[in-house]
Amino acid sequence: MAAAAGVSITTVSDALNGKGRLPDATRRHVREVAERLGYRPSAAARTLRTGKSGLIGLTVTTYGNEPFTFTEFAYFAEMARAATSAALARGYALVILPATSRHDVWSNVALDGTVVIDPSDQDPVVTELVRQGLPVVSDGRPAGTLPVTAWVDNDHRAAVLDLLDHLAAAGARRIGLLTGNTTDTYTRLSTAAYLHWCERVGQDPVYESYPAHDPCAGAVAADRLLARPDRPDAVYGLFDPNGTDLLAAARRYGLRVPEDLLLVCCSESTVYAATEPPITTLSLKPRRIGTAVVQLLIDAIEGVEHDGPVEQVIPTELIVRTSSQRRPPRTTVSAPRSPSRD
Amino acid sequence: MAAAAGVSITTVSDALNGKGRLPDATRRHVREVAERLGYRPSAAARTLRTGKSGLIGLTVTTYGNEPFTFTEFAYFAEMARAATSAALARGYALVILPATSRHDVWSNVALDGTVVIDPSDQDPVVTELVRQGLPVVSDGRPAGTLPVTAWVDNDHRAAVLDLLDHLAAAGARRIGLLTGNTTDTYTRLSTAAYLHWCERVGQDPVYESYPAHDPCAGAVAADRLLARPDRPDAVYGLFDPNGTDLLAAARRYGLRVPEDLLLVCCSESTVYAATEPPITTLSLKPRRIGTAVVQLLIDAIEGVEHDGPVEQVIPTELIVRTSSQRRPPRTTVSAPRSPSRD
DNA sequence: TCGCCATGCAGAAACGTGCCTGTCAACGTG
DNA sequence: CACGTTGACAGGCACGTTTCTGCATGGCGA
Repeated sequence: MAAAAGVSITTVSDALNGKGRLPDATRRHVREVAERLGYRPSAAARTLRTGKSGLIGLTVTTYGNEPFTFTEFAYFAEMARAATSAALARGYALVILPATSRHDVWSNVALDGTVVIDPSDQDPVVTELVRQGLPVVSDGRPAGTLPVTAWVDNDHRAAVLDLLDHLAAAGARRIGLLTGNTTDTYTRLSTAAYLHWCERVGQDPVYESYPAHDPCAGAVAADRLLARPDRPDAVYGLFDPNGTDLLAAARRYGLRVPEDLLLVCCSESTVYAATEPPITTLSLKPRRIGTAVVQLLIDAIEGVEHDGPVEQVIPTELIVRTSSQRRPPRTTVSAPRSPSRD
Repeated sequence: MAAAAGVSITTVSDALNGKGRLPDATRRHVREVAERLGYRPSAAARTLRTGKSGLIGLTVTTYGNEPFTFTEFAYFAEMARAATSAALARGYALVILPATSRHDVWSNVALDGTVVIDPSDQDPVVTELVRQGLPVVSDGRPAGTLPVTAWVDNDHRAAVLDLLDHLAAAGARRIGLLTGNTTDTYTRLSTAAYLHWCERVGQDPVYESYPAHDPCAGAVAADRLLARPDRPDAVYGLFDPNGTDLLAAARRYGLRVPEDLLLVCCSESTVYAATEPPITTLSLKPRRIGTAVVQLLIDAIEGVEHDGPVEQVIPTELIVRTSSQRRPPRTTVSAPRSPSRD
């Protein structure tokens, strides 16, 4: 390449990177020759020299061999999409990596930093990355004293309390919970908030838990919950498929929604706007979370100082639909709603 | 590192990579010291030296700034997940890259090869990658003479013809189509198959098309289709949200499904098993496609010879549910179905 | 005319591997 | 004892950048 343009390697580098003291004529000449030859500088060599790869990792916890968390899939998909977008907008590419895998993919990839989803206490991946001096930003408030660079999360406790109040205001007398038996922070915090709320209003907790990564177990658990002798007259489901599962279970037991059973479910899916009846959902705003996480990470990589805190709490949104309104509004043909763009 | 172990750089490299002629004692010693120091070989240097990065790209066409195709989102999410899994299982990591972006992310990432989703004819990304000598495997039969290394696709024509026959057998007299007005191969082939079928059976085509990347336009188009004077008594929707949109539209017009209107929709979503009524779906088997695409790509990267063709056709699956059966079976409480694992 | 500075470019080191070649000792073997 | 053979490592180059330093050249003021 340098030979083809009749200049030195240095001049090529300077011309393409806009550095050095070169007259515009030389710069143009070099660029033109590069264009003609289809020359692309080697990313590997650049990374080796500069120490920056332009790659950030997105680490997901694994159930079995599947690299993604299955249950929060719509959440995760939206979050990953937003993260990818945000990374690309700042010139970075995003690599999805599993927390554990047979091959040691980690050492094959040069990363500038990593996003970690819901890290466990003493997470070995995080501690290793921090030891290497890489910035780590977590989606989900880190448990214990995990030394992450920054984190982003919802206020799950407030969201659940608010939602339960909403159900109570709609006339619910006994609110049930469909939850997971995993130990992740989201499930723990949400369940704890539910129990706290029950204690506060003096209601006996009514809940069923199931392995949230098993797509079949949810329907069974929903059935179990509505089959109980102390059947709730309102249910909150923590996971995305719970809404349709609960609706199906309600139909099997001849329960009308919302007359006999109020329903809310945590989901990012738009299908709940078109179910019969439409189901009220709690959105965790995964797009905002994915964007925020990547922004914080890249800021840390590029040494941008944050005078503010390195914690960000993203507000949740309760999208109220027919399923949680005891006195449903007159149904009209409503115009399709524009999706929110955040 | 070499100094700490008291050996040469060569010995370290050989010890860690299992090469050279070293006694087990030395090998163990080196590995132990590496472990103690937390030493990780530089991925960038290895890539520079060997020319292999262990990274494969997944290129998605973009609508506006969003890096993913919106409409086929469930399809894409599943496909990307399977591709990531398959790559990781063979020691590769997967990077999601947009076909076009402001920053030139492409030249910042050293790729061993790329998967391209539904490339257009004369796709500039593909031709550039091929020029660089990188293997390219496409999801979707490449249009024209695009020089891809291999490709994987469904037989969209056969799938649509089969599905229309199914609807006709269920008693449909006039089948409508809800389709997109984009020029991608999937939409083109499916629409062409529909028109061909209509011609064969002597039915006037009844279809509405809309910009498939716009999540709102689908509901409007569904409404338009059912408002026509020549209202169809069966509809096939090409895109994932069409099922719920059509169901909602049918309710608005007081049409019972499946008594007054038969419904089939191409979707990977499991929610259609729990709608009222459950909707028959055509699955394109994105997991199998994602896996196959990555296997072919890595085979090409590693120089695995294929005696067979470098084209793979993945069979589709029509999941028949109540919405396309004129005489619905007695509804019973059915046990949750295990999801197929392919 | 001479020194001086700005301009325009080239040389060369360094990044950390992988791999090819070289060296040296120990070890049979005729 | 001379000599090939083998084991066990070390030396050194190359990969393709970036960047620091250095060397000409020419214009300009003193």
